[in-house]
Amino acid sequence: MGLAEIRELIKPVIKEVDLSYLSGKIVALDAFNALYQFLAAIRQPDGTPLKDSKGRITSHLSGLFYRNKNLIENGIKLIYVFDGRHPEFKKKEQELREEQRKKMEEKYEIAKEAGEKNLKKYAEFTSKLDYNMIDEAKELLKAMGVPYIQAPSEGEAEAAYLVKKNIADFVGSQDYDSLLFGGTRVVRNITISGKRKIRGVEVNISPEIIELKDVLNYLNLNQEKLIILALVVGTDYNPDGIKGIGIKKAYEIVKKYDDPEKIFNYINWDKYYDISWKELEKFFLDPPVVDINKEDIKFGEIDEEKIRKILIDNHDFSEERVNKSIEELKKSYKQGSQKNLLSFFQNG
DNA sequence: CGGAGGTA
DNA sequence: TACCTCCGG
Repeated sequence: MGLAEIRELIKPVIKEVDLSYLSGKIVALDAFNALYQFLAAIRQPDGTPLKDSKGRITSHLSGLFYRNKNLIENGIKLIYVFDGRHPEFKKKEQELREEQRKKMEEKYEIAKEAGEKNLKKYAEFTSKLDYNMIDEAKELLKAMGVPYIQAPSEGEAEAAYLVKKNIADFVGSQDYDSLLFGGTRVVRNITISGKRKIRGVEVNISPEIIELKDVLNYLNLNQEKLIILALVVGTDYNPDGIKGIGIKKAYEIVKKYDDPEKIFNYINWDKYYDISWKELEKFFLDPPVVDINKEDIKFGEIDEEKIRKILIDNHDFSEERVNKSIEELKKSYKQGSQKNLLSFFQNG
């Protein structure tokens, strides 16, 4: 079900690295992807997210602040990319997600009534990102000196564009979608702790790098064929894929026919979807993006008063802890600029 | 998720 | 140093 299945197929070209591999690199992070992760994960065992004294959720701010600080300390430069308006044909997927979220909300309530202790596993799928959270995340990023870009459409597409244009080195996301948008390098699992819960059990996880050219070489496909492969198993724009066809079968089909028309005839695309496959293919090959100049992206312009205002004054974060992190962040920026200066003299 | 503080 | 558990807001 969906593009996540592709992992099985491309396992041999997934490179596990440690965080230091990314030192000095620029990572374009899918902001919604990250914020949802924080909302899902930063919860108490009973499922409650972190909240300030007014009852407003703060998990996403905590996650952003401490993870950014750490990644920056590791010499990684971050650009966050926020989703813009989703294409009309994403509606189905969005409705599906909302439906699943509501279903999990019910399950959560039922488990709560039944007196179950570990409610986190239900609660994490009830996360909802609202406009206020998005605005405050942007504000915090700005205050931290972490640049962000507002994409006109899909964030994954914009992030892929940044990597294609050599403004960033990697797309940072848990999803594989940016490969379809032509993102040349993707990093998944970009975290500090190296631990994540998978189906309830905690396992060690390190960042993994996927290069688009390795994927295409290994599968012996071109970009168009990769997109077609994705359309057969299901993307955000046709979430169900084609009934009865998984990634293995899809790969066989895509390899067997040279002519895309034949593939889509064979799988009876028109029987399942109103939208033409050509329109979706075009969206992946040439998505709406906003043009960015490398010089316009500034790293490390920190506003520590603003950070304190957002986290301590507005949201009751611990003054001591925030101040400590601000000092560490400033130190990282200073070291970073010294490094840059040094390499400037060495290279210049 | 990541930090802090504890234990072996 | 590795690992565990609880807390943060």
